[in-house]
Amino acid sequence: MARAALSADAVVDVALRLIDEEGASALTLAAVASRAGVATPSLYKHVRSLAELRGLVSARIMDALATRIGAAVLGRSADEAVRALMTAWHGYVAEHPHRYSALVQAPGPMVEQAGERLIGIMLAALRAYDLNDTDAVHAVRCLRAAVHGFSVLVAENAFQLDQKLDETYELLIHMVISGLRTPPPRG
Amino acid sequence: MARAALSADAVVDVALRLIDEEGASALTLAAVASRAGVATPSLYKHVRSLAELRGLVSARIMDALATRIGAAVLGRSADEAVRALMTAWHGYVAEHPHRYSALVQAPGPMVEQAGERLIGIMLAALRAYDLNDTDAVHAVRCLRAAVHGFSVLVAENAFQLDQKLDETYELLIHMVISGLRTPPPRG
DNA sequence: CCCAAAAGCTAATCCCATTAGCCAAATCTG
DNA sequence: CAGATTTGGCTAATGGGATTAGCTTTTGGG
Repeated sequence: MARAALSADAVVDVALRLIDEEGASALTLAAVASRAGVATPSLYKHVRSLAELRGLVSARIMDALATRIGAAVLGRSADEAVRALMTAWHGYVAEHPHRYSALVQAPGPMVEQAGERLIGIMLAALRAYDLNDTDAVHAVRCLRAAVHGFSVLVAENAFQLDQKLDETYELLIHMVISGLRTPPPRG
Repeated sequence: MARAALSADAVVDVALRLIDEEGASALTLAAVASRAGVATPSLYKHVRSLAELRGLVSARIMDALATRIGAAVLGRSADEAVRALMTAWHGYVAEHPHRYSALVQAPGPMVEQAGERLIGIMLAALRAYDLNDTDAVHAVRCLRAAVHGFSVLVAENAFQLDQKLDETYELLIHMVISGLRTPPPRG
């Protein structure tokens, strides 16, 4: 190999720093190249396109999120697991709002793959509720919807901040848990 | 005035058709101009910038959503109102997934303003639960989070479609309603 | 020490947003 | 109805960002 300066991973690192500091919309090949101290076209030696870079970045973020949530859920089950999962998720968003925006803006297969791990973690967290396979799928979807919706809204500052977010989140956790405990309709 | 051909509203109309047919990412001044049968710079006579067009489009979408949901909620209260609200919301997303993506991609003050009407409708729908002002704010936020999260995920096809979405949504409605009925934690 | 691959660079192209300045049509005034 | 004015559209030009082509240099292996 030649100058071991950059690499796909290193480019993603730079991109992440850029996103953290300047927001998801600042992610541009020109900006990344500049931060990396390299000419823009040089990035193509490590990354196929801006779209691919977005995918790699999102996958990396999704992976970090899954790891953090997986650790938080470890050793807990049912209500406690759900609470830990949701708390960890929201914690990540609060710490890295721009990253979450980036995640939202870059769908695609790479992210999906990384997301499957997170879905596995969610399924495991719900195992104690004794749901059959079908119901478990529905439960995970609802959990995703609630947490993701809240995260998106927080990340883009869509809430008037005159009331505490933490209290809202407590209610959301309560909704999810109570919805999982009480018998679902006609099912 | 001169040739009454275009207008800001007409430009938004064209943009909406474009989004419906080619997706939110296809919204570009060049594409809108082409569809409108006009040169790109001509659009600036009706719209300040692409950013403003995005805002106008989003506001229009938010308005349509609010109108539809407002009509659905009319004459209902409590559980039935929540169910009607959520059903109408999801119905709009199912009919115009690309529009919902566009809405997500263009935050900003114009959308917020249109969104306030929708928030008012949500507050009204929850009135029958007899929540104090603070709890009502939290409840609306949770409702938004759940519905919006689900909508975003549906709009970007984030669910494996091997299970029916409608059943999932029933569970989500159930979660919201049961969470609103059972006493919230420590509050 | 020589070579092939890897990684960088510059130059060139394309697409899109945006600006500047010009022209024609429609409306308004008298 | 004629002229002034406004308005909406146009072409040309600029600038930024992505992407491609083709050249050069570094580097690791033999």
